[in-house]
Order: sequence, then C-alpha cells, then structure tokens
Amino acid sequence: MTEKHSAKDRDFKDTVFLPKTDFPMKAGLPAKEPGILARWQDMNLYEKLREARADREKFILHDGPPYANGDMHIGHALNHVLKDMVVRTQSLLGKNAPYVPGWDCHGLPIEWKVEEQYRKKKKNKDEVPAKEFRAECRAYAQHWVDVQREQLKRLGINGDWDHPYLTMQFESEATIVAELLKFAESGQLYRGAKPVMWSPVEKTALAEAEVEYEDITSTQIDVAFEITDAPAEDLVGAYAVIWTTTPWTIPVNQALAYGPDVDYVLLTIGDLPEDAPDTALTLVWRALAQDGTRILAAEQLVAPFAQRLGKMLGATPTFDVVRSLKGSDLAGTVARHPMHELGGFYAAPRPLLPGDFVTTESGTGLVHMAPDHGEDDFDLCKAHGIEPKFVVEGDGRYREDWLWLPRTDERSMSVIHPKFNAPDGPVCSDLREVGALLSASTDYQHSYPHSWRSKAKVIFRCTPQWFVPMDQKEGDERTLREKALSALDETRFVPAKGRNRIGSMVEGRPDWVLSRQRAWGVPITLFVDRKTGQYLVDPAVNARIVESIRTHGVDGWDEEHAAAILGPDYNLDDYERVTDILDVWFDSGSTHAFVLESGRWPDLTWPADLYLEGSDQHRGWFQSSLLESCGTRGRAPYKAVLTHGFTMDAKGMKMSKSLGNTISPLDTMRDYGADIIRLWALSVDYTEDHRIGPEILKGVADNYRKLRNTFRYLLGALDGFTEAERLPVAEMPELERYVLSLLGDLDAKLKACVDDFDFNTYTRALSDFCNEDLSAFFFDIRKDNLYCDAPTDTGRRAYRTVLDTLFHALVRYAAPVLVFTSEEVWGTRYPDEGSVHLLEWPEVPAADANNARWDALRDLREKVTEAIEPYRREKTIRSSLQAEVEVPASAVPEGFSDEDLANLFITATVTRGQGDAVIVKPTDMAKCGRCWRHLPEVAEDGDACHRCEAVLEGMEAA
RNA sequence: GGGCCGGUAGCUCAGGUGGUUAGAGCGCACGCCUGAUAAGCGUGAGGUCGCAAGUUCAACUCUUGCUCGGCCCA
Repeated sequence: MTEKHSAKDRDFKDTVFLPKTDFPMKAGLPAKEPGILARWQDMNLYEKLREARADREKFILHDGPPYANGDMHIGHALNHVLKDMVVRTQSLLGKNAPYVPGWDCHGLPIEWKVEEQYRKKKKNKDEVPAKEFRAECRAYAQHWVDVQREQLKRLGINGDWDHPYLTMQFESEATIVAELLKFAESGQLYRGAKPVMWSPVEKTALAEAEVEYEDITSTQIDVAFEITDAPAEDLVGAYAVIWTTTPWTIPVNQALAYGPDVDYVLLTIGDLPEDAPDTALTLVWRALAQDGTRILAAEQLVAPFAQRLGKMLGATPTFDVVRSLKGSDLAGTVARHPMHELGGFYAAPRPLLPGDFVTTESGTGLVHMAPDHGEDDFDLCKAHGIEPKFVVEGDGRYREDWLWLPRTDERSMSVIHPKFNAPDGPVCSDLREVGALLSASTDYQHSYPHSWRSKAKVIFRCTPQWFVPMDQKEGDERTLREKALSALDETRFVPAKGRNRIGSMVEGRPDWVLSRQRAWGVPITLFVDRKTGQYLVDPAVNARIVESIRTHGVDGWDEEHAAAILGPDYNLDDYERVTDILDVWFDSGSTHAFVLESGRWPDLTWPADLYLEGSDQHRGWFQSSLLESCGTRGRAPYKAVLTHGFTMDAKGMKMSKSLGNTISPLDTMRDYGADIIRLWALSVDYTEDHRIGPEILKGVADNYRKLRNTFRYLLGALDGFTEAERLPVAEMPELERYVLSLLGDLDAKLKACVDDFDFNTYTRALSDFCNEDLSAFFFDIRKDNLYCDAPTDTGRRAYRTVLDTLFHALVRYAAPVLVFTSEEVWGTRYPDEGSVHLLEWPEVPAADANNARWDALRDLREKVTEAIEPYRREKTIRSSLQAEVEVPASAVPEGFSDEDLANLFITATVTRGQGDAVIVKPTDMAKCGRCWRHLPEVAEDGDACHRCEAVLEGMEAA
C-alpha cells in the first residue's frame, strides 16, 4: 500500500469496493463434483426432499427401464438428464416429485452374454440346468444394474438409488405374472401360430439379431399349377407358373398369390427353333406346343422365364400372347397342386389370392404360398382362412406321417440340405414326374439368412405362439385396439407429432405375440387342457401361481412346483404346462403395475403424470405399456408422453463403434464434468435428432463459463450484504425496478417452459438474461455505484438489494440444470444452509417499469456505443467515460435526465441536440483518480471528485 | 422398399395464419479496459434459409420431385 497522500499520486485502489469472493473462476468440475455428490448422499438429500414435499401435490415421472447390459451411453445420459430436469423443476415448483429409477433385466441379449461366457469356458448351455443358467443371467444383470447406477448417480441424477425397481425382482416377476393372468382371466389370450426364423441345426427359434445374411447359390425352379376354375373361361386348363428358390416348400403349398396391379399375359407355346436338340425335354415341350397349352405369367417376366427354360431346353422357346389381363382379373381363380393325385391335403383347391407384396422384380409374378414357411404367405393365407400345417419338425425334417412321404433316405433329410432341393432331389423329381417342373437349375445367387452361431441356413417355420388379440370385442364391447386408440386421444404428447406416430402404429399393428422360446424371462404361466386345448382359468390356481413366483422368482414355475400349484382339484397329467416365456415388452409394459400401483414405493401413484423416452419407444415401451394397461385397466398408464430424438455425431451421422464416432458420457464427465453434459442436453433441441461433438461441447463449456461468472460476480458483489442494507422496491431507482421487471418476465417465461417441458428455451432464456440484461447492461452500468459509492448510499443499497434478489432467483433457476455448480454457488454464500435443491421457486417482487420506454432507451444506448466506436478505433477516445455525447432529443424517452443518460450510457456527459445523429466528442474534463469518471469538479487527472472525496472522508472517519 | 420426422450463419437455436435489406447468443476478427482479469465492455465479418421445379404480385414460410440424415418397419 502506498504511503503517498497527495491526491494526484495516490493509488485509490484500496478504497474501492471490489467484488470479493472465494468462488473460483475456474470450475474444475471433474474433481469437484464427486465431493458434492458425497455431501448429498451424507445428508440423504433424496429422502429430505421427500419429507419436505410430503403433503404437496404430486408429480409422478415413471422411469422407463434401460436394459441392464453395458455402460451408460450418450442416449442414457440425455434421457436421464431430461428426466432429472423434469423432476427437479417440478420439485422446484413445490410439488412432490419422486423418482424411482428402474432396469429391464430379462431377455435375449443377457442370455447371449452368459452363453458367450460358457463358450469361453467350453461349456455347453444345453448341459446346464435351466435354474442355474437363469441364476447366472440374474447375476449378470445385477452387475450391470450396479454399474449403471453408479454412472447415473455421477451424472447428478437425483433419485431413490437405494431402492430402484428391477423387472427381475421377485415382486416384479410375480406382478408381471399376475398381469398376464388378468389377460387370461378376461379371455384375452389365444394360442395361434406364426412363422419365425428357425434354425434346424440348433433346433430353436432365432431373433432377427441372431441371424446374419450371406450370399449363397440356390436351386431355382418354375412350376406349373393347372387352373381348374376361373371366372374367365380361357383360364381354365391353363397353367399358372410360379417360381421359387425353396423347392422344399412345395409339398406344403396351399395357395398362389398374384399382384392385383400387375399386368399378366395368357400365352400359348410357340414351336421351338429348328436347331433345338432332340432331348426328352424338347420332345415334351414340342408336344405341349402342339396341344395348345396355355400358361399364365406376368408380362414383364416372360422374357427371363423363357431364358430359364432355354437353359433346360437348349433353345429359348417363344410364346404367343393370347390376351393380357390385370392381376385383379384373377380374383376367384382356383388351381390345383401338382401333386393333387396324392389326395387328401393335395386334392384341396389352391386359390389365387391377391397379395400386395407380389412384384415383377423376379420370378413369374405368381407366388406360391406355403403359410408354414413365409410371413407374407402366412398373413395372406390367414386372411383367407387357410391355416398352417406344422409338418416340418424342429430338426428341419418333414413329419414322418406326412402324406407326401413315405420317407426314404433322401426324403428324411433336413429341408435345408442342398440335395433335398437339388434338381434331382425328391421334390423336383416328383414334380417332374407329374409334368409340372418347367425348369430347375442350381444357379440362383442371393443373400439368405443364416444362424449367427452355427452359420447354418435358417428357415421360416410356423410354431405355436401365445397372442393377445387386438380386435376381439371385450366386456365393454370395445376391442383392445379401440381402447388403445381412444386412450391416446386423452394423452398429452410433447411434441404433439408423437401421437400421430404411435397412433398409426397402434392402428396397423398385428396381434401381440407374447411368447418366446427362451430361458431367461418371466414364464407364461398357463396350464393347457390336453383334451380341449383350453387354458385353465381358476382364481385359486392363479393365486398359487403368483405366490410361487413371489417366493421363488421365475423358477417358481418349474416342473417341481407344478403339482403343488395346480392343487388337488386337477390332475397334472391332464394339463400341458406351457414353457414359453414372455416377450420382455410385456415385462416393461407392466412396470406401471409393479412400480406405480404396487405400494412398494408409497410416494408413487397410478397413473403416471409423465413417461419420457426416446422416439424409438413409440413402438416399444409407450406402446407395450399402453396395450398392457388398456387390456387390464381400460386406460393408458400415463397422462402425458414426452419423446426425445437421438444423439448424432458432430456431422449428424449415427454414432457407431465401427465408425469410431461415438462420444461416451463417461469420458465427457471425466474431461468436462457432469454439469457440462447436463447443460449440453438441455441446450440442444432434444425433441428432434441432435448432435454432439468436440466443437459443440466446447461451445457448451463457454456458455457454462459465462453463467458461472455471473454467479461469481453476484457472490463477489454481494460480499457482506446484510438485511439492514436491504431497500424496499418502492425506494429504488428506476433502473433497479426495470431490472426487477425483466426478472419478472424471465420468471414467467421459465415457468411456461417448465409447463411445456421446453428446457432448451429455458436454458437459453436464462443464459441470455445473464449475458444481455445483466452482464452487458445492468452490471456494467452499476459498476461505478458498486465500486465507488459509500456503502450506505441508497443507490448502492438498491443495487445490492436487487443483486440479492437476482442471486436467489438465478441460483434456483439454474439448480435443475447445473446441479453441482448451483450447489457450489449456494454453499459459497450459505455454507450452513442445507442444499439449494431443497429450495422452492423464487418469489420475484413485483416491480413497475415502463418497459417500452426502456426498450427505446436501450436502442438509443446501442446507437451511442456505435457512434463512439470510430473514436475508439482512432484512439481519440479509449474508455466510453471519455466521451461527451449529443443525442437527438426526439430519440430520448421521457423522464430521463441528462445525468441519467450519462450514467446509463457510461459516458462523461449526454446532451440533447436537434439533429438526427448521435454526435461524439472527447471530453476535456479531468478524470477522477478513484472512480475514473471525467467530471467538471476534478481539477487535475487523479484528483478525487466530490462524491469520492465524501466517501473517502467517511472511510477515514470510520 | 414402406411409414413417420428433420436439414436456417463456424456452433447452438428463433423465425403465428407466405409480405420491406432473414434474427439472437456463443465462437471468430478487431478494438477498449486492466479495479469481475485465463474475467468484463464494444464494433465487425459471416447465411444462394439442403437442391430443383411449381403456385403466387410476393415463399425460409404452401405444393411436388430429388438429395442427405434419423427413428421404426419390411
């Protein structure tokens, strides 16, 4: 400190009231956040908040369970930050907003991982008892639940982490079974069939993800089906030609399909060219031509068909068009199976059915339908009352008693065996024998599904499955589909387009297939009467089923418990114990029952106020929950649904490990801190797909720093503030009241954002207010008062009172976003007052200010800074305090004095002129050594002005 | 291939029912301040509003096609 007392040389720095705070400019979040987290844990923040809001209105956000497999990824982070923001903002509004996180634990991916571990140990899954296998799946899921729980906690997600829900908890499993039995009791279950991907080698159904496509060469054949009946007479006796690459499906053909919009031609066979070789085939062909044989095929596909024939005949045959017809003209046409002479199944008529899936890309435009072995086939046949036959068994062989056999060695082969399908194999031979095989060659290259594990070919095969019907009228005369659709009308969707998306899915979806032929999941706990095929509905038995699951978990349905469950009134031998497990979507669709309704978490209530997940869940959880709840309770389990898009890389491309463009939230937390990820998630338009990348994160970090510095300034400027210093709003200068009114506007805007779940606007409004209204305007103008006015000065007291109000409002607004930083801010000022997260939405004092007048004032202020700029460029003026400014009198809003204007514009003087322009000139006045203002009373640069003189005297007296 | 959705400055986002030179914040460049200092203030440069047709006196805004990207299906 200088000892010189002459005003001229004195350094006044120590007499100026600079902001003072321990709050560091540099955040160091990665190091700091864990400590804050530990404090919350020690003080039981979640429980404290429950107690504090115990008697308040509730807001129930029901957590959709992520799959317990692998580390948290960016999608989890986004989803949970949004959920946390919802919960925290509702809590800030004073509501009781509990959050019980959950996990989805059953299902195939976990089975795979456990099997993978087996393979490493050279163990065979089939040799491990099911119970033991499930125990390992359970342990595997639990491991990842624990890992993800820690990662989500680290993100600052506030929830009941000590009591999460898991779909594999016995209580959950018991409720899932109870829900299933509700469907059973109300008759909303049936056993049907569906073609699934089936591996004859592994003798099991495969999921799409277990299948890989490989290029192979298959036999392709053209087969003639004789038309026996048709509305058009010239079709009768003609041959419909079909083409297939799976000859083995011909023995279960039940129909033909045509495209209603496809153009067909009825053809007669022309003579073969003279140079065609004389073979058995050509002789037959010439005879056909002689007889006037007519064939039917799609016009566009005649040429490739002729080429295939040409390869067989040695010369490409010609055709004469008898007439053209539209596919729709084929309605009502009936053909017969080439093997019709076998009688029975083969003697039945084969109708031609309209199929939208029929194209003219390959084949003949007529498709043979085996409902047992194709999805299109199955659906089309089902729609026309034709049922599958189930004649290919699990090992891929035709059933021994099937009419087409008897089995010989070659006929007992698996249908995927190349010899079975070969041109000289059993199917082709039989077709050739009856004159129906027009061509057969093993030269068709295409991609075909193979088992991911065994690399063997897979087939489509119908297997019995349990379904929930979508279109069966229930007790209230409405179908499940109708109930679901009307439930959607009563649900709020944010954004609104979500309704459209899930609505069209519910309208179009097929019956819900509940069964999976798997091990790790909740069993379909049904006893089926072996005689009638009906499942048993007995409340007493069902109660024992649920009890057994509650006691033993999913093992409670094992064979060892069956007799006890069934009880003395039934004979176990009369019943089939279903061993399928439930689709995991039924598990998660039941979370509303075992989480919200169960009473296991007393704070929770049914239905939920909100479900919040990614837009992929329109087909997933939103829908399974809707169907489950509509089927059992007649309404949706949620009042509102909020969806978010997906996170892409910096270029808008999907993230994938193979592209190497993934961003891990774990890395980001380590490098930047959780608050940065949170701010990112709440800054982007999460209702659509959005991006993340190094540049974006850098931008978020910059934005964070601006917010952090606003708080740092507030803390520093409020150093030593006491209640005694507070000034009533009515006594404040107009600028203070104007800023309070801006705060009121912000408050209203933020509240609206909370209601709309529009957190992007929320964070933007918050940050714009800090930057524009505070830092660049209010704080800048009042810097002089804060630094240089006497602590007792009314103006300074007014300013600090408003800063205090701002502090309390802003720290609350920021708390749901920057959960760690806001706690650090709060703790810096109030080290002993709990947590910022226990506080409620601030009361912002009403302040009157004519904002239109202030808007005009700020416009003028902008013109003034603009006008000063050229002088600063040429360095005639350095600080704006050196500028004397003349502004157009007409541009000044009423009620501001020249002195007001000089303060607001931070200039030496402001005067009014009659012109239109802002005129600037450098001041001649000397600069006060303390406050740096240029004032007439200052004789020499460095002297103190009157105001500062008085302040200095006051300080010396004290 | 089908359904739905999206493409506005380097980045993140605004732009009721079509109407003057398309906005903001950040970043960037330049300058000021050196008493919020790895901070604060100011000025400025950045956009053929994915592309192409069309409707219209007039289109970022409406229609169609294309393209790129996404989710869900096949």
